[in-house]
Amino acid sequence: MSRQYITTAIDYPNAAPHMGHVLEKVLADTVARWFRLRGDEVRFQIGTDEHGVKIQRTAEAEGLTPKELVDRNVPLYQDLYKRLNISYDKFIRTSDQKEHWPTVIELWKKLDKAGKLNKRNYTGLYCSGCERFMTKKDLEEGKCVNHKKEPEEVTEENYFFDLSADGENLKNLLTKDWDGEEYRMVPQFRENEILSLVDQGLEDVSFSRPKSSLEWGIGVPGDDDHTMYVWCDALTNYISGLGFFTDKEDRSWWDKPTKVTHIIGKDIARFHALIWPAMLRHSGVRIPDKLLIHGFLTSEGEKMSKSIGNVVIPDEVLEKFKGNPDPLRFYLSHEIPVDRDGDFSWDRIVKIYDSKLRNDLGNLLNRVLVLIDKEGGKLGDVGKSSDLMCDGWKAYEDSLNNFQLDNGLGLAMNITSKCNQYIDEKKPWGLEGDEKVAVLSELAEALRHIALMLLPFVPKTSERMLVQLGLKVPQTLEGKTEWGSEKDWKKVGEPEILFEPLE
RNA sequence: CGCGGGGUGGAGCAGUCCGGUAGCUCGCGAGGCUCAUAACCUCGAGGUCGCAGGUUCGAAUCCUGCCCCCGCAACCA
Repeated sequence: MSRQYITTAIDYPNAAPHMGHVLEKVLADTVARWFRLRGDEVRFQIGTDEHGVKIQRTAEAEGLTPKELVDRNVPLYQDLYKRLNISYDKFIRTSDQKEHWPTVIELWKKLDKAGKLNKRNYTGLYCSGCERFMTKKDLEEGKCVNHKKEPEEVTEENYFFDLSADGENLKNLLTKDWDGEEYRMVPQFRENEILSLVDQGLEDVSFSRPKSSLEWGIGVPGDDDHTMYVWCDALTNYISGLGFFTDKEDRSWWDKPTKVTHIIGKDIARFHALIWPAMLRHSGVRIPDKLLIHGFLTSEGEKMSKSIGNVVIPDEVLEKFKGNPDPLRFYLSHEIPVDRDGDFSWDRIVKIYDSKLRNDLGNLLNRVLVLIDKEGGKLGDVGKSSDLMCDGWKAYEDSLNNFQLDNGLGLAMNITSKCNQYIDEKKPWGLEGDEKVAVLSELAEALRHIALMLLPFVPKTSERMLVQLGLKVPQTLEGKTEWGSEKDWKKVGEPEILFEPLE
């Protein structure tokens, strides 16, 4: 038994949540549920990153204050995640002045005290139309894409975090260790990406903005003219949720032997791999253990974008399946390997729903239960083992422990397929007495294992399967994974359609 | 020469590390079954494994060169 602290990136609520947000939460939730099932103690935190110019600007455009905007949008996220059955323990909001701010301010002070924050001038290309600095991406032939005019060179004062000094240390941290601390990335190929960045030379990172250009955020302690920029504010959510540096501090979910895993998208891997550990190191907090980095979702084969008009709204998907989150959860887990980009396609999710969930799984459960029902719902001895288990629990556990979730789910579905073959081969409907009961009991037992294996992925479906089978939903898998481990299991419950046909 | 990922039957993917008859799912065609949600099972058609060289008895798999697609390139999950 070990302790696990799992976090996702915090979402930026300047608009309604989209499928990318969902992908990450479902992934993290599946991992969290798996850890709990295997017997770990788990704390699972998600949240929202609510400051910054973009929120400030969106609010202005909608005639709201930034606070009104986030207070309106954040519940959309919380509500969606509830409906997706995301089993988070804590939702942290960076606008929360009681929970989040004190930790951030203390962290800033610690970094300052360590001599890591220095005020200096920053010069960049500023577009007066956009009222912000431009990046290369915002420019086309040297002109702002939105305003078609050349930005001007503007100099402003920023606090900078001294990241450039830690190139070697960070490289060691990611490959070997930094003063005994290790930090690993899954998948490993991301490591090469980050290391090559380090090799290109790290620059110091801007940690603040003048209040005149960014007001919506946390003020720099002791300097009324500056507002903290995203790094010190947002990344810190992982420890502010634990009350770090306050009288509510709970380090038992951070310090060893607890294992800390950040689950994030590939776009922010560099910040989590470089800035965050450096910040922690220089404020005397231990560095996390693992970064689990997922890919992005395209929609119908193309990058999601408002101009193409292929942005998928999670609510529409939930609605398609009458509010049941499991078809979507199943799709994301089954079709998209954790470390790679994936595609969301309406056509495909419908096919997966019909063939895998409804036909293979739902129909199997139903035909087995109906046959048992006709025999009075009684179960017999299931023997010591069965060929129905395919690769068995070991392969499943290995897959999940290595975050190969699609693989683990595939193993459960293999058993389903095997059962369908078996029932056709044995034709229990043509058998009598003990022989009939034996075949059906074996199938029921296999279905029990399938339901358990599906628990991290599609918890509601698993629970319904277990109830129909006449079993309780277990908290952990301890003592449940042996063939025939339910000694007192003599009778099944009522058969019920697991997945209705779509209209 | 910025960095990374990928190119395998109509579609989506596995196999590539540790060379040895090319596999899975969906779709398609034929047959079977009738317990079940018009579901299930079996068989079949369909691929010169991006291109070109090389190593080898043998290459999707190793080496070299090239082409194409996608993402990232400091604040878009």
